Amino acid sequence: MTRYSRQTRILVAVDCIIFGFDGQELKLLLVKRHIEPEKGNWSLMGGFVEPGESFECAATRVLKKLTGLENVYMEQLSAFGDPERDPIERTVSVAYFSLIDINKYIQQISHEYDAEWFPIKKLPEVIFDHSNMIEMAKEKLRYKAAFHPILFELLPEKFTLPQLQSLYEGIYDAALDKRNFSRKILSTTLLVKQKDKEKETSKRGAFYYKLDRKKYANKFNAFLNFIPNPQKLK
Amino acid sequence: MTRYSRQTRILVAVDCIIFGFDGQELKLLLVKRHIEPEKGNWSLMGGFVEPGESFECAATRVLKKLTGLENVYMEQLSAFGDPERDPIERTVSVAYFSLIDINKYIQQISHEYDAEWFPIKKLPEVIFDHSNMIEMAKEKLRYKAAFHPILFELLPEKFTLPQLQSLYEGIYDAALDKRNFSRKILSTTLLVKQKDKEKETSKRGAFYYKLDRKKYANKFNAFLNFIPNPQKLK
DNA sequence: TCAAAAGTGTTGTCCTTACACCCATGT
DNA sequence: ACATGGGTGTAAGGACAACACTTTTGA
Repeated sequence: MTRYSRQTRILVAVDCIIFGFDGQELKLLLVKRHIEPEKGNWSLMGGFVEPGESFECAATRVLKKLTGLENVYMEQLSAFGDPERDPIERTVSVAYFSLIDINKYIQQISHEYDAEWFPIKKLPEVIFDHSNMIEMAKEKLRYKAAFHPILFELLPEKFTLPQLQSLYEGIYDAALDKRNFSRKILSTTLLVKQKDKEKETSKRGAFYYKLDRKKYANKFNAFLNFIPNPQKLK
Repeated sequence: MTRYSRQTRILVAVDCIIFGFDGQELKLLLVKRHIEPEKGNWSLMGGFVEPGESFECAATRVLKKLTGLENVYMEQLSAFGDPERDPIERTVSVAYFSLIDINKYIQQISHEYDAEWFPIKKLPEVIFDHSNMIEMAKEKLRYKAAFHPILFELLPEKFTLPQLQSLYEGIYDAALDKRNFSRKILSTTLLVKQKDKEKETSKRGAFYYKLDRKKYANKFNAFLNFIPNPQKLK
């Protein structure tokens, strides 16, 4: 016996939900679909899973092709299997979401793909069930970031506390008290204060911090509770 | 165009991780595999996804076939896609975990399948990557139950506080203070005290409680924080 | 000198924990 | 009467939220 006979084989794809943060707001990277159906419409970047390739491989490959980036935060969101989700032919999709430093992303590559960053609050229409995927990814990001220090993945190596705070405020649509915020963040001892300041956005300048990568790896699973009223989240 | 040409189609299956609680310990329902390869070895209950059937449908169908149960708690765990996970032919699997009231489970049906409940701490060897799936499911259950009141799904309609407490203690391998436990649980106002008592396990008897189903549905997403040291969890 | 953003401490409240004794009943 | 598990209250400590003023410096 070398095959399971009489069973239906199905197309399997991966789709990547790619988050970035430009210092102001949370953004999502979308591409213009280059094949029919829905050619020319906005879509998550995706691709079929190839023979001999795991989901992680496929998603990593797809992400790299679009952004030029490797070794970024990526996590399986969910598998989507509605029989009608692709009108051409049944295709199941395993969705992954990634958090990338938007500055490292290579503009040139994405031009080849007709890619564009959209503010998470002003997304265009997207094909198939992609808006459903995106909704789930946003929810999961909010959920996870409430207890795990994953938002650092969206920032450059050096960042300031006000930048970090505005990232949290953006994601939770909430105003945070900067005294409480900095006390809570610094109490994790995950951040190392630098000697230099960021002086673009204010006259006085704000000190840079770096992640303590070692502690970060160890403490990743620590629950943080950054958010005032987590009751509202799923 | 009616098909995506030149792409590989793959077998897609679902596997169910079925948890139950017998009043003493957490258990898992396994079946003896009835097809080659690994015929006769212990396995999660699974099945191929059929044409026109979503993952949820497939998982529900598989669960019902084995337990006779419908409308039970079920959640997608993850998709597993290692190309080598099934030695016969590449098969991706979407795993679902379920929490069922072990008393409602119909003994007779499971006999047809050679099914057996195993204590979660004394599992036999299982086929393929099923032990990996089980590990992930245990972790996810611990994670989720720390913040959401899902463990009620494992209990019968009427249950006592000591029963509930021993369920939490079993899942977290921790001794809990019964005064603090009952205060915390009752403060959710999710439980309604009954007039009758359970008198099997003690002379004095313990009052039964029922879930307030309405509040339960509303408050499901409330964070509960039942566990003393959530730092240890993933 | 003024405007704009950075930085810093204290207090009250509430939640969490630790802890010990009495109760009801079957044998 | 005693053994077994069920049920209850309080006090201390820690975490969190609310809150306002001073600093720096470029224009």
